[in-house]
Amino acid sequence: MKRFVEVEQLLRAKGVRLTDQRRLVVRRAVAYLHFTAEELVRDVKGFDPSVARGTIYRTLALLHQAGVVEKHDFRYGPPNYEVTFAKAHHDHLMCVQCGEIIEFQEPRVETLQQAVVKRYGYQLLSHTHKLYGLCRTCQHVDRKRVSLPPTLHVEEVVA
Amino acid sequence: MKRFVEVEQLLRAKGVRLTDQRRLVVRRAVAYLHFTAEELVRDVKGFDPSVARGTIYRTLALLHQAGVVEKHDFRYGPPNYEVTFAKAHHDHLMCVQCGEIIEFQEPRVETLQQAVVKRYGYQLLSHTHKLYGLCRTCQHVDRKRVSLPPTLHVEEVVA
DNA sequence: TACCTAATTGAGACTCAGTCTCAACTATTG
DNA sequence: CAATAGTTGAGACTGAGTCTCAATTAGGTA
Repeated sequence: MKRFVEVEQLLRAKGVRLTDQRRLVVRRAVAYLHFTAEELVRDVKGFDPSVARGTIYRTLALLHQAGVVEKHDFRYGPPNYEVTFAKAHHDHLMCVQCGEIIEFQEPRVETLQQAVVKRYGYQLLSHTHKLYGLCRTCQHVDRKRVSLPPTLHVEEVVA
Repeated sequence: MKRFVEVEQLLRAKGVRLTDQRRLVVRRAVAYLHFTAEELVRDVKGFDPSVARGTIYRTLALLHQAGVVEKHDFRYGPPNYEVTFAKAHHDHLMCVQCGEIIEFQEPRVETLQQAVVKRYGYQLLSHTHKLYGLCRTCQHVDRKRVSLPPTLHVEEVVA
């Protein structure tokens, strides 16, 4: 079955009223792996310019609340949405030069996270774990030519 | 020696020209552990309202580039700056209810990160690792009363 | 099937955080 | 002390997202 049908069923089960606009937004969103809100706006408006920005943002929020998409901050540019519906948990590795995003799983990190929160008496609800680096290809290009965002080289730089 | 004197020396060593405005911004910034840009703007303007917003943002960027402050996205509200000058590397654990931030060190996570990037042929440059949960106190209050940002319960929720 | 009503929509004003421009000013160099 | 390159203040501007509200519509009900 098409993914968007399943998502629409999920939304309906949550009591969300489906409209033509929402159906279009859902179908366009699940066509992506990662997208920004404004990319989705442009994409949807390409199919039907009469759908309002507000409607697209509202529908995106519904998808978010329903757990269909997750919101990520990859530090470069606006937040990035990922369609995680029926997908296993994973973290991300991003090439800061070409923007490639790799999804990886490392359960041992999760074990250590539990150890950390236990140490402080916390109950863990969620986490953000993102690695930034250079992919094999980009390690061999002249980095001097590239203007990286100024953020990169100072935030949590690995020794 | 006062921290801000050291920071000013560092900036000067980088060829940054020091002005009265910059000195004020630096002194106010290093008085904090964590702060947002707009908090810093209000704080600085409390001492000298004639300092322009633009100047404060520009000086903050200088501090960022010089590695004196790091920029964090804690998902709730605008980015948060942390004065990391002469501080050991650490990650963060945040209580989503009361906002408490704990800095923790877990070198074994870093080891695993190296293993992950090696797996994909990447060269690791930096990372973001933040844990979100409930502190001991907040685990025992009625959570129904609290309106958490809608983001929380869907992003990378731990199973 | 038509009706009812609460939910949703489109349009655009609005907000917030941050950036940019540029003439006026000022710290450093020679 | 003059030259000049860097810095400043003021405010316009931007991007991304939110809000308002009258008009419209989905989906339950008669």
